[in-house]
Amino acid sequence: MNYWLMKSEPEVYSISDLEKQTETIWDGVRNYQARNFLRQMKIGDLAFFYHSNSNPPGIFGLMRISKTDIADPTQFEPTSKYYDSKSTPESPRWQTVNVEFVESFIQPISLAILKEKFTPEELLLVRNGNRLSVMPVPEEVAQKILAIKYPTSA
DNA sequence: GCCAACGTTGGC
DNA sequence: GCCAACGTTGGC
Repeated sequence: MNYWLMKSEPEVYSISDLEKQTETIWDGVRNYQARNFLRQMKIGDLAFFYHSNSNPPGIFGLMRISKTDIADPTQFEPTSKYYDSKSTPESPRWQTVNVEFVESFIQPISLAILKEKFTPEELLLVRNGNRLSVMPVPEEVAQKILAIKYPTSA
C-alpha cells in the first residue's frame, strides 16, 4: 500500500465536495510527471487531499484510491478545457483514478506546519517552486502526518 | 495582484 | 537539439 498527495483548489473541488459525493474521478491532470504517478496507483492506496490556493493551504483530509487506470474522459470532450486533440480512445494519453472519501481532518495540517516538520527531501510538496499536483509520500512521512493528525493521547 | 519557478511550444 | 517566449501554478 502506498501513500500519495493530491492537490485541488477548494474553490474548484474541496474535501467537503468529496465528502458529499463519496466518490469522484480525479480528472483534468495534464502534466506528465503527475500522470505517471496516477498510473502507478493501486486500489486501496491512500491519498492526502491538499487544498492549494486556499487560506491556509494544507492537507485537509484523506481519501482512498477506488479505481485505477481510467482514461480521463475530459481529454475526448472538445468543449472541455482539458480536451486533448492528439489523444484518441484507442490510445489515450491521460489516465487517472477514482478516489473515495475517507475522512476530513478536524484540524487541517497547514503548509507552514508541513514545512516545519519535513525537509524537501522527505516531502516533495515543500520543495521550493514545486508545482506537481500528484506526488508520492514516503510511508514514514505519511505515518508522521497521521500522527500529527491523531493526537498522542489515543 | 505580484511574481518565482516551472513546463510547454515552436522557430531555427 | 537549443533556447526564448509564453502560459500556468500557487504561495504570499
